[in-house]
Amino acid sequence: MEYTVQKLSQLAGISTRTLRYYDEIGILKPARINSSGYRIYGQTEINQLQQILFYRELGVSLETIKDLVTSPSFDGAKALREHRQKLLEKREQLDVLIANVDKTIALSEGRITMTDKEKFKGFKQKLVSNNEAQYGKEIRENYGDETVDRSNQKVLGMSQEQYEEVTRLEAEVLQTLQDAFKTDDPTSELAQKAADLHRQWLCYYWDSYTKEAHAGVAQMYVDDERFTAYYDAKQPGIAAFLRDAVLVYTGIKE
Amino acid sequence: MEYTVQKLSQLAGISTRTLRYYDEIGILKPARINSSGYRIYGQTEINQLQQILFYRELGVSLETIKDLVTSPSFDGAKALREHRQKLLEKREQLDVLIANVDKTIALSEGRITMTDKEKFKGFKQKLVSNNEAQYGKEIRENYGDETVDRSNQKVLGMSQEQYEEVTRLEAEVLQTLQDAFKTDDPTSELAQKAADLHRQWLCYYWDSYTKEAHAGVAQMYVDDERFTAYYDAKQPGIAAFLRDAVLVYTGIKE
DNA sequence: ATTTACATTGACGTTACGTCAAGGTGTATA
DNA sequence: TATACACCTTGACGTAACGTCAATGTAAAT
Repeated sequence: MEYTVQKLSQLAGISTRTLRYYDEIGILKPARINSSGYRIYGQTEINQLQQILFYRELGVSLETIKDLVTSPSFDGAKALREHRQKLLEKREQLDVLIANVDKTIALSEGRITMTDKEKFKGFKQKLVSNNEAQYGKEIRENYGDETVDRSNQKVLGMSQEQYEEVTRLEAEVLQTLQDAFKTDDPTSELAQKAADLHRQWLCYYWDSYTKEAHAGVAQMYVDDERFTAYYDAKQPGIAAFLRDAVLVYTGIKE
Repeated sequence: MEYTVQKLSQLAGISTRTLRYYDEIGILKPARINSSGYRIYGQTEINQLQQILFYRELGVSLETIKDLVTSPSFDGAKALREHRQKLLEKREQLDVLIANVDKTIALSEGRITMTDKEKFKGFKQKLVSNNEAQYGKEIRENYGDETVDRSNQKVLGMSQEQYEEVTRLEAEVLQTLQDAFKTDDPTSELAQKAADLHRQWLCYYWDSYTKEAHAGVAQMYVDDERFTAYYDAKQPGIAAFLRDAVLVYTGIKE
């Protein structure tokens, strides 16, 4: 079966403009152009559009979608399975939101009280999944699917107190690291304290701690510019300093 | 508890720019401006922001949200209950999408086949909920909540064949109406056939048919410019002609 | 006393399209 | 055979909901 723009747009429930735009940015090219210059779409394009709309539904940017679907290593079946997983996560997030609405209704009826933080529960989770959509692919490629999944899962499952604790811990790691950096010595007491705090912090995201993994993450902070940017924001060199401190802490050195 | 822009932005998981923008468009004004010109938010604003983010989550435009939350007749508790309902609907839509992904995976493994139409199932439903967000409020006000809810419910619950049938029927109504219009006589056989087709079409959306309700809807087509625009698109006067034909058909005339 | 962190108001940039305008194409009907 | 009329094309400008500077003022910490 072949489709012109309008036919396809009606089938997929999108506008013809959207199809022209997707052609323009090279995310979905028609199978061929007929003698009158009309765009003609075939079976392959139908399937690709389906993939695109799936990702769009998740809030992934078209640029990222383009990278995904036009990548030579793109595995459609694998993408679908990952996609399914994300839809399930989104549904869980929705459940949290619904629970939140229920709670808010109860609140408005004067039956319970809610902290300000609780009021935004469910939105918080959205940050996690956005992060996933943005960086998920690369991180997954480098560090394995299960690690990322389990990490996200733990964050989503955190209680409010746990979430507050991990946030506090994160600030303490940064502060201690800041102070330790002045000693300019990764083996210093302060630097080792920072490494230990960092281990504690990690354990909020990981099921099992190993020295090797800890050292690996510290190395990642230096290798991955996004993490480097995060740690070096206050003081350039902090990421590398943390890595060195962790290498001493774990006793791993090459 | 009082919050500055950054404090509130961190609490809610949004940017400070977003808060400035919401102030700018008058959707969320700070409780007060302190002596240095800083925006200070209080409890009322927290709750209002929560409402705003709830609606934003549903894909409602900020303009519509503004109308909703700044309306003098705005009933927060009622809004929350409606909101809860829509979240439930969204979750059902997600379930359809997930089922669709499952089917697509099975397809890619060669276990089943899928029609092109099926491939976009789940996206279709999105149109329904968008419509809801756009027109839902007004229509609900004029024609009652239950009617709208049940109508949407029926559409969402339709099988593919039913959906195709109702689409075909809709086209037939329009065509017959077109032809009947030329007779310029609402009592003509063609006009009455159009009214009958229209009744059949309606029954796809309604649980129970009554002549009064049918006549009411026909009148609405003339009163509500959006429906008038839809029917009169091909031929001005069609909406009024349909109303007259239905009035004859139902035997209701004042 | 001076960084540092946070606040302000412009003002221009961006994404993912919507919405004309001006014109070519294909088919049904007068 | 003409002529609607629906459908296609490529510009090109408009829009929503912010992101991202720049220039400047203020509060807190060192």
